[in-house]
Amino acid sequence: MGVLERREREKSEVREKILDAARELFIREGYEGVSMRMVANKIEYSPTAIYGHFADKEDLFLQLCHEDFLRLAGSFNQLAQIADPIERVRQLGTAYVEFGTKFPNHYRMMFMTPHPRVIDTPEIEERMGKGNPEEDSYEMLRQTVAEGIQAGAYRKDLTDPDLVAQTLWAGVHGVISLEIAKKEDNWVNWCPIDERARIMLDGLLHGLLRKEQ
Amino acid sequence: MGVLERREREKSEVREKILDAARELFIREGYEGVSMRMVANKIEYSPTAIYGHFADKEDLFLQLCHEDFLRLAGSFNQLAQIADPIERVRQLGTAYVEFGTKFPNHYRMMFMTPHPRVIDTPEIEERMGKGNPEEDSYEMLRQTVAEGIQAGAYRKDLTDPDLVAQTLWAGVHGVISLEIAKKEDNWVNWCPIDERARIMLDGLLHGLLRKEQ
DNA sequence: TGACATAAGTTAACGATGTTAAGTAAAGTC
DNA sequence: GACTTTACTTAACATCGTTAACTTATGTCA
Repeated sequence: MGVLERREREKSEVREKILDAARELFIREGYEGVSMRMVANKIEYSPTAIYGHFADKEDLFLQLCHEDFLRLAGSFNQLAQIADPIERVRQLGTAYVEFGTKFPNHYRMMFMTPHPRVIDTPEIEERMGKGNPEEDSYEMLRQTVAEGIQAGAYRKDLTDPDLVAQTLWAGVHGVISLEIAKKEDNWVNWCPIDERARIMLDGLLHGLLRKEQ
Repeated sequence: MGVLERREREKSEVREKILDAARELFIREGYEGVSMRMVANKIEYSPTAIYGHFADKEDLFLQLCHEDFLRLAGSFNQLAQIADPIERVRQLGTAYVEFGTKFPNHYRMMFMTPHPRVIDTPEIEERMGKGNPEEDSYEMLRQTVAEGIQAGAYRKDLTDPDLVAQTLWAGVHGVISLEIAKKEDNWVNWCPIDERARIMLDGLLHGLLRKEQ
């Protein structure tokens, strides 16, 4: 009986429609600028139809964020093959900046908005597949830093991979989030974002690696 | 005729009441968690009374932000006397971090939320007094960096004070904003914020200053 | 074939939001 | 004592996220 499968396929088609419409709106208008009615209108369904597929507005948005985290984790995974842990950390940083400048509205919700909600309910985990891509991405950064420490590349007082990873993360995050939140403040003579990102990564690594490097 | 003056005083007393109530609520609940009705309830006025003092909710919040920018600018000014531009930039950084950790909800609105609104209307400028404290604070950082460059303290390829200032700003901003947005994510083994801030400042300065220092 | 069940979608409504229009009542002015 | 001003209130509007109650199409099974 392929009936159930067909129905499931039909349902997930609507689900995909909702996600597509919501993605475009959220990217264009940001979280607060989008209403459930707007999403519904765009796909020519009633607003309540969405609630058959998503628990609420935040859930809908978090699903989109999850897709983006997957995308980010994907571009991270492409860099896993780089042997040199310093070069790898540098590439991770630039990939991160690229992602943030490409999807500023999603970056805003992923990294600039506190999410009190716990996302790791069993049902969500089942639908999303095992493992949290956001967690995986951090773990990859941490691991790369740990390798660098092990190789003696970092300053000898820097022994905690978490501390170094969090500092590097904060560095690139600071560049992106400041750009997103303050790019309209014209009283700052903003330098090009790539230049700022480059100086941040170069400067931080210069400061955290051993002098001899 | 001291009548006008008394009336103005009375009016500004109510204004102050609104600001006090709103400040407490915003700090506790964040921007979206506070409604105009809640503020009004707290001071036992009708919700519409607020609109006699503030254009709208965002205006009310921006006034509070302005007070906080003044406070930040104030603590910056206390550091103006430090002669060494490197030590001064270091102190500016720690003062900034202190501010962010002390008033996270205000920091969130001041530095983590895009404000499309132009705040520099003539009327606001008149009420607020000349000069934008946020602008002044950045200018002070920039000036301090410029002095350091002039003194030959920074790497010789770093000649643009804006670029260096924005990178330093992004560094400490990254630490604070990541803390605010992600401190609940327990899958990251967060190091203490002061340690992260210290490593960021030390690391960045090490990386941006001349090797000989 | 026809009663029943399921499930995806609808309409209508609830309570809360930011905000505004219209009215009120007290105070000051002439 | 009539008129204006002003700080405030009540009532309302449009919109929001969300839910309850319904319809209606589809599939199941006697």
